[in-house]
Amino acid sequence: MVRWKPGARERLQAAALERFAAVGFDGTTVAEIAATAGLTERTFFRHFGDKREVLFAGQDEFESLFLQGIEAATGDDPIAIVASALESAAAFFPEERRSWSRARQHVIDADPGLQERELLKLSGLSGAMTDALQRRGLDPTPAALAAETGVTVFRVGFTTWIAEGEERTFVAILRAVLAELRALLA
Amino acid sequence: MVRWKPGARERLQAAALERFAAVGFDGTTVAEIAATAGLTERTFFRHFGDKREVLFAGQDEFESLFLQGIEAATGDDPIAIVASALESAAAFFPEERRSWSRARQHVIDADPGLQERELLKLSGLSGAMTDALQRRGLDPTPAALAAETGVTVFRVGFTTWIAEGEERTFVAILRAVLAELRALLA
DNA sequence: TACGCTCATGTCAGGTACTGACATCACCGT
DNA sequence: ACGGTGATGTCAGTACCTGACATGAGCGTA
Repeated sequence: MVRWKPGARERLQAAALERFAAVGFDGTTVAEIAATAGLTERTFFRHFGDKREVLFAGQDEFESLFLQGIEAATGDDPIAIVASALESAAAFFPEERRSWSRARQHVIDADPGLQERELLKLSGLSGAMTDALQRRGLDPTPAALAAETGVTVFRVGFTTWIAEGEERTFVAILRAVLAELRALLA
Repeated sequence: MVRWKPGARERLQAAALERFAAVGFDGTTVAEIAATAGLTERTFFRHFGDKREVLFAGQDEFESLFLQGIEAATGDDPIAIVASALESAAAFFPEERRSWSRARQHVIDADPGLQERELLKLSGLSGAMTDALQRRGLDPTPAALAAETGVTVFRVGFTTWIAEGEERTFVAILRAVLAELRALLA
């Protein structure tokens, strides 16, 4: 007799996304999510710091892809390094994940609280990239600008990627957006 | 006999900033803020949508300065238009406000929840600028990129402006940061 | 086998943020 | 004098989140 079914965390995430999509973030209580997953509210809060966080778990791997891309880059041009980071991060968004990403983003776009959390995560990413760029010898301001620019390109690219009818791969879109930004500031 | 003292909203804001600075955002209850202002918790929530919002009131005027700058700009170059918006917005941060801005930012930097709210506000600003740029005839992607870039320059500039020992005016710093970004992407 | 430790989960009590409904009553115009 | 307005108060209730303690299957070890 097993005392608990495995994968509690994953069950909670799946239950949460399903309920949020069905009745909205505000229309769902943590107790409901937990019950759907066969657990209690208290256990939910052991796995996730707060109700919003259930949609943002696994952000660490995402961030480390960016950092790996920075470390793998050659040369000193900040934008080239950021481009390498973007190429690396694109691996986190294969074609199979596109419709799932769309659904998740739809939930986030419907709730300001979730948008806040997403922005905080992206801000953290920007900070981590800034640090990584400084470790490569860039001065603080260029490092911050390059990192913020990288995140901007990511966001614009991501929005494009999950737009209805868009068929290019994520990495192709990222390259196009970066080229567009270069042209803009040339 | 007056039933209520005027300026309830301002008293709440002052009380909140004072308490947050003294014992932190989490260490302060809304009931305490209200009591300090001679009001009740319920009244606090009539003036501010939530506990965090008390630090972000008046953001509308700030945003409209950006939009006025966009409307006042001449020519079609997106970055030139954004530069005009930044020049206009700088008026919101005269020298007298520098140390107050520093104190407020110190409170925000100490609490992730407040950082989230700040990011959401900046995101809203970016969206409003994007719309304004599109109304001037820019295509969506260049408009979004230019707006995001403008906000990035603002953020980097603001951080610089409130740094200890910094003496340049805000507008001078903004010009320098924008020039630096141009050089980076040239 | 028996013992004891670990650790994910459950249970319970409580604090705080936030909301809806209704009451109050100075002020203001008529 | 009188009725409407509107900012505030009061009260009850829900949901988020936390700390403290209990439970018991699984596992290592004697």
